[in-house]
Amino acid sequence: MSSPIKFKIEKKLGGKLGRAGILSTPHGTIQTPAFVTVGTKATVKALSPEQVKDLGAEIVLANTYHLYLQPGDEIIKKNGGLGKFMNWSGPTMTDSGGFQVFSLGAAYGKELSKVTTITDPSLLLPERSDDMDMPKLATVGADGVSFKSHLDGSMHYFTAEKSIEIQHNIGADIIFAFDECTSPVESTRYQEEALFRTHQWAKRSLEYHKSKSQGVNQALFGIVQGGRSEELRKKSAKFLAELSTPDGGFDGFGIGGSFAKEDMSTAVMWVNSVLPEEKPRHLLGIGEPLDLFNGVENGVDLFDCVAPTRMARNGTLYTSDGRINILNAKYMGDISPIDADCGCYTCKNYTRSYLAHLFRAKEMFAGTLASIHNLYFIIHLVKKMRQAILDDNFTEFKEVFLKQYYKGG
RNA sequence: GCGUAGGUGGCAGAGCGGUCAAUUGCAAGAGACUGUAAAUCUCUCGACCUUUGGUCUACGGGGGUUCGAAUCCCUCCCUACGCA
Repeated sequence: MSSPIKFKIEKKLGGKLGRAGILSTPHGTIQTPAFVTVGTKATVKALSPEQVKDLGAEIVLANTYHLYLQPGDEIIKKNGGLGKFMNWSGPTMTDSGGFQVFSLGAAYGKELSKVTTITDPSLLLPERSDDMDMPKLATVGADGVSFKSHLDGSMHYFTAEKSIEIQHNIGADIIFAFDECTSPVESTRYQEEALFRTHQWAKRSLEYHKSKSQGVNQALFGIVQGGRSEELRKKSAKFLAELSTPDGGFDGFGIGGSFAKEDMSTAVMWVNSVLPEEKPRHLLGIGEPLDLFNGVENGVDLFDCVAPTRMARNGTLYTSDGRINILNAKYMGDISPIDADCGCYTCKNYTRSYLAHLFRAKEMFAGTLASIHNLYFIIHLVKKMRQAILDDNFTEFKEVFLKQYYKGG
């Protein structure tokens, strides 16, 4: 059975794992490397699909867990699938709910996030404390994960099959295997246990997916885990790469986990040196400029991240000279655009002063204009990386950009 | 003019003899945010001093009672409402 997607590598980055390619899906093509816009609940917050398209987005990612809870995957199926439901005609993908195992479980109520700065080795050594008394909304079991809905407290149980079934109903072009996203502060023993589970769930996700004829128009990506261990990361990549059914294996791969900053180079490189070159790789949940450069350089084709839109709604905007907080007093009378080098709708038509006013006045349009800018900035940054690979000047581009972006600190 | 209720930090508004430099909200200043529990969250917010700490000036003005007053008394000024 042939894959619903096709991936063609156009050019490789000399001496590195990076590459530029074209990914074809049932709803259009994506020029990679590419940044995937996050629209968790079947909407890119604060933006219309037209705005999302106009700012350069090629593909949107929604979330299985959120859409299952609200409005329910059957409703989306009844609407003709995710794309039709949200009026986005381009490619789509859904995350499996695996990240919610982390964000509503181990990370719930803690200072843990997707990229952590915890570097104290003592925090990495101890066995995982079985903190049953810590409140959380997700509990991992051998067979699946119990979720307590953050919306109404009701209990829900996700298994690999359940996640895939929901994702079939949602109907995105690319779907992900159910996985357990672990924190880098977990012990090696826990990482091994979690990886074993993730691999079992990957196998079951793939088998269930292939068993449903409905799934043929959807590509399934397996998700590599393994924490910060080179051994586990490579083992995971190998396992998933070799995993197959009579109808084939995974169509591509996600690289998951909660990372430390340096893992963007090391862990990603380990994984991508093992994964089959001819299949696309998606680095899940990563999207800060430095991380994007390191990901692309080490062979990542797709990224998704809430940072551009969340930061935007909170008043933090990307510029070539680094991030600015538009709420700072100094921008109230600043009549320059957010970024003089930016070609987005917001920068072409509005001043920092206006944005500062909208944010202070808590006007809804603030989130819209800021989201347009941040998404444009990040999406086009990755587009520029792609072009730089094609033009054989990636390394120079990276150096020049980062030097200016981080020169302040 | 009489009566009543009030005058507290940028604003609103608690406190009603010591634990008050003063609850809380807003505003303001700054920070965080990486497969979205997020248009959210955290910190600061009288002045000065190097600190867990200390010193000073503060609850309309002035005076008093008291060991001690934003809190009680007197007086003046001002505000709102009611009656003339």
